[in-house]
Amino acid sequence: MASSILQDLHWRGLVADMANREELERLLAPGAPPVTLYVGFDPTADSLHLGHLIGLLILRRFQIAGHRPIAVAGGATGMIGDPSGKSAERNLLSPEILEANISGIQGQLGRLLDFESKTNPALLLNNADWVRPISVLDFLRDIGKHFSVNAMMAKDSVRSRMEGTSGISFTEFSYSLLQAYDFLHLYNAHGCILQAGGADQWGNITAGIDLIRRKHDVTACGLTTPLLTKTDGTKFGKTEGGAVWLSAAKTSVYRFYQFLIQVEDSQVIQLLKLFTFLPQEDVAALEAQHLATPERRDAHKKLAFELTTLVHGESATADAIRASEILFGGSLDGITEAQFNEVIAEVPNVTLSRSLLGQPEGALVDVLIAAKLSPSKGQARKDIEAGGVYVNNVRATDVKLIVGAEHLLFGQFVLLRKGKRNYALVKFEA
RNA sequence: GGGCAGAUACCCAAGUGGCCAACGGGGGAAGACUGUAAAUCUUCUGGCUUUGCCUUCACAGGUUCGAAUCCUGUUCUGCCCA
Repeated sequence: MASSILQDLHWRGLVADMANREELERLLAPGAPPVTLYVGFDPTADSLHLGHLIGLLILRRFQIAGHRPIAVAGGATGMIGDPSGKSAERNLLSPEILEANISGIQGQLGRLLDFESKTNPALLLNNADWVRPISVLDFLRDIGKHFSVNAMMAKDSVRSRMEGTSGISFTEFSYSLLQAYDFLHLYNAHGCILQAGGADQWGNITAGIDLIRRKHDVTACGLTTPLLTKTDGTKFGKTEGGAVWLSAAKTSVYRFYQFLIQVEDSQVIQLLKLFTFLPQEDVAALEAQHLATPERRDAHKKLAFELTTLVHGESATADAIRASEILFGGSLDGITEAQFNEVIAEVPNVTLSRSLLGQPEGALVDVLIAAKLSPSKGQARKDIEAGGVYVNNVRATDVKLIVGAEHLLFGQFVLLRKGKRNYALVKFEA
């Protein structure tokens, strides 16, 4: 066991803030007994994304260090909506959507934790299980009584909404009580003494700590991780298409891998620390390599490999790497059909009718739109005129080009590229 | 309830009767340079059957040969008074 998991978390840049720091350091000191901790995940979508992964990996790091992690899916809190970091009241999700979301993220939560461990198996819980049964009266008497509205209004998430014009509903105002109740319940039922989460969760976490102190005179602890941003201050983990999801159905393995490969140099070392389990020496070695020969992109490749493997497994990662090597390796000349087949499943693809070939409807501009590389014909023309469009990795210069049989690879495929790295595969079927 | 100001493209923001698909900035896209990086430079950024045509300047009408620009009404936003 590492001398201190806290040291490791600090080194990785994973500690934004700690609540009851001395107590936490005592609990996690070398030789101390294992602690139970939890991280909550609200089911706002049917998949987690890169941002959630930090919290999930925190659980895993603790488990590896011998502690007992609990992942909580927010079946109850998801019904309410967390106002933290939100500037306006949110629409409530319907129960059906919520249920679908829960089952989606539960699968993902389960994959990264070890539930079979003899000593410290992980738990996967749904807070609806203990929030649903409690009556409004019991909740108000047993939980609500311990909260001062004055204190709640002082919290950033509430205050910013009160000062703004959008206001805040009682529903969202109550959110932190529910999350506090989660912590209390987990303390009672499982001896959970630590809650971790993103920096935006600070207020909710301390609410739970306060509740546990009032109820049991026990000092529980909190740990928050920094919110990830790119160097320009915008949110990390977003692409033109939206978030980078952990679900392969929403973000293909190839895209996931590519997103990490394309990360800016200035961030790659930080990301290795945050998202991988590589020990300090390995990261230091990669950093040295990266500084010496950045063009080799060793750090990027390692980051993408480690993280893609973690989320999608070895074989899917190998496929994504092969596809990347083929697509970014230069000319398609001499490529074998077997190699090409590696690419097919990885790249966004679209199927069109073979009858379009050589016809006016088979114009390159139309095919670009069908492949979703260009949003309109006008834009498609501009893309071609600017020299940004490639057919089978050969620059297309003729705006009036019509895709015909002579462009087909292996009898039915056309590989389109816009710009440096946006690929799409078009399959022409009878 | 009364008064005043405003509503322009993804965002901010010019434009106050024809030269307006609409200055400028941001963001985004493409190109050059590189390393699938950053910075920098260039071009583009309503749609189309593209020497032209069509639809846009909150919404609905009106004046005019001609309106984002003038008039009337409506909706919304901000500020001030009650």
